[in-house]
Amino acid sequence: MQKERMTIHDIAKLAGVSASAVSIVLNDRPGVSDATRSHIKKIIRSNNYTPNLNSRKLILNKSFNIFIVADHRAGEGAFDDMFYNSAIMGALSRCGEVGYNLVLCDILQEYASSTLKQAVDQHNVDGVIFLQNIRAEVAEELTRAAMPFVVLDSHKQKSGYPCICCDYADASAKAVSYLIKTGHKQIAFIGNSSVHEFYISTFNGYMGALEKHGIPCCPSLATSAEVNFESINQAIGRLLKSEIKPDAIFCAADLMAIFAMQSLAMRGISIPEQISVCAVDNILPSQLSVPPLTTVDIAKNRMGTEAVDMLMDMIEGKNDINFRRCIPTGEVLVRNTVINRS
Amino acid sequence: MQKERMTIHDIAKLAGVSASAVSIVLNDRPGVSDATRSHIKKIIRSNNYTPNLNSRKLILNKSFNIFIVADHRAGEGAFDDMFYNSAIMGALSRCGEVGYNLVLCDILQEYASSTLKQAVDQHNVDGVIFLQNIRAEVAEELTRAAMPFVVLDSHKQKSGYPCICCDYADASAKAVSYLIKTGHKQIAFIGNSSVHEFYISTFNGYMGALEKHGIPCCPSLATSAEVNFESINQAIGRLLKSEIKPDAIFCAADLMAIFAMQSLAMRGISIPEQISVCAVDNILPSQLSVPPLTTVDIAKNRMGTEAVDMLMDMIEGKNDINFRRCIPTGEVLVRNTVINRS
DNA sequence: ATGAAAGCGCTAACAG
DNA sequence: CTGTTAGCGCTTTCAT
Repeated sequence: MQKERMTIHDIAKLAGVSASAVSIVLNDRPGVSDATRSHIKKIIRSNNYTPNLNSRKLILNKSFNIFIVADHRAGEGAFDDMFYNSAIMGALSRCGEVGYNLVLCDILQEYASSTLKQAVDQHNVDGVIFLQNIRAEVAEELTRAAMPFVVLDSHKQKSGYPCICCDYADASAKAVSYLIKTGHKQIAFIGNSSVHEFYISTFNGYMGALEKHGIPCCPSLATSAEVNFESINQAIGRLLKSEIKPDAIFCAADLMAIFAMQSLAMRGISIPEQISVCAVDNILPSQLSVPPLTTVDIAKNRMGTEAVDMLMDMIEGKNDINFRRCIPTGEVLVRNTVINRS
Repeated sequence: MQKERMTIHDIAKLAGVSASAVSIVLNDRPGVSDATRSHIKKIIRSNNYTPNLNSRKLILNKSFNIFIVADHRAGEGAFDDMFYNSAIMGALSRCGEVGYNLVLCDILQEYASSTLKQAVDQHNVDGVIFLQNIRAEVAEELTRAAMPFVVLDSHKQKSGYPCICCDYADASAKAVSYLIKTGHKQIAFIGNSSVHEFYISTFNGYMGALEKHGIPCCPSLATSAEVNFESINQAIGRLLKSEIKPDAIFCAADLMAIFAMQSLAMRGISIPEQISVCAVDNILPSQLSVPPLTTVDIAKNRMGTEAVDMLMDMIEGKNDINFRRCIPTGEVLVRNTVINRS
């Protein structure tokens, strides 16, 4: 096989040309005749030579690393959530296509002592993707260091940071419209109280759909909770005490719906016979629930690819970059938590 | 703040010493007097200088990258499974401690056209962690390239590859013993038919526990399935047609148990009143099922840290490396799918 | 104990 | 169109 690692000079010698010629060919740049180009290519292949990326890194002052970070100081533990799993897979496949590594990064402590800061200082990262949120302090530091970044699944309507977002108001409206179409009249809403902007969008989608279909809305049917069983169990308790009994519950996220279903099951309420449940996200656990959850699909994978694309535009210094890209919402995935009451 | 990037020479000049002295200090090696050392350190700090990792990469011929790979040709899509999520988090935190990047890598096609091979060729990886399995072909290629690797959660008893493993026979025995202790007499077993070695270990654990407690075993109560709803639904069908009715089902993995619970629910069988369910893994969805699943904990996080540790030993060329490290199994996490029948 | 000098393998002016 | 030259920022002999 391969003996010692070959260098660009070895190839140059074998091809009877200079190293620069080889470099030009390697990078597919103009500057050599077609004849020499194909000759050099032949030599490269027959020796299956691959340039050492480390030297390119040094001279180009690039790392070819994209960091994907879950900032635990800025929200939930995003890596724990199947939602971002899909987004990461999307980013991963696009990174492979453009020749970058996708490097995982958790921020658990202060930014100052994070591996992200270290990577920035050491030129060990060319761009970073934040899951869901970025703290202003971190954004400032990165801006100062001229480090491109993008927030994936940003809920801030106008943070001004480059972001990939999704119209959760629209997705919510789709879910609620579906509940209306299937004959539900008293549709409850459980929003996420810990992410304000997200609460607002989903609530607006919910209200919008009700209004559009002329369904009267009842304030006691809208509530909010954090994304954990206890909080959602309490929310269900409040809803069930309402004068108007809900015949359906719309949850702003799959995980919330799953906790809601646990709560309903404990109370002996059958889904969907007594209460229908519908949500937004389509994360893996929603296929594993009993019964499987009807939900609105979100193109999480696409968010990942789009984030990498935006980063590439920034790294390559393109102009006219669209710094806020919205991914269209998906359709209702009809499973078994919604019954037709009409 | 920082003007232009400083180099080791700038620091040397400021400190009135040579670049080599600074290098020695940066790497904490002997060769300078304590006086100059602390003086240089002071200069470094006050300018908050950080060496450029790219130049170290070049001269040391290292990438400081650890790849963590899910080979879709060698098994299931490991990144989809919450099991490996936890292992990855463990690997991530240890990587941070030792100054390596953790780089995600999917193998969807042939190894020859994978980003892993590319990384190996380009000196863009120093060690690789395989999730669950490695194909012999890939192991050969890596060995030839002198690239350290370790298989995390290897099920092969004696593959000879460096690996982190877990005693699933022991974990299974714990689960089954717990079912016995809670008064179950007809305990069914659903093993994973697609990973032979895993099937064997869990089956042995199951049988061992039955024998140890003098419970007669009934062949018609042991079956196997693939990890998807259809296959497990069929397995449940077979079990329910058995002459001896099971009062509990032990599943070799949480995800299998979750599908089993879906199947049982569809058949109107209540858990745990009619049939108890117990499994092994403790992945996130097991907390989200109705009712929450009783299962044996596996220290997935620890598997990740241990994998990185082993890789570091290999990279640093230690001798007397233990190439097969078993992580002790955890305890039964008592949740709500097992009822006391005694 | 310290510094000078020679690269690591590549790219990018600049000449010819 | 092609080759020569000079580095990128660090580590590492080898003199002093």
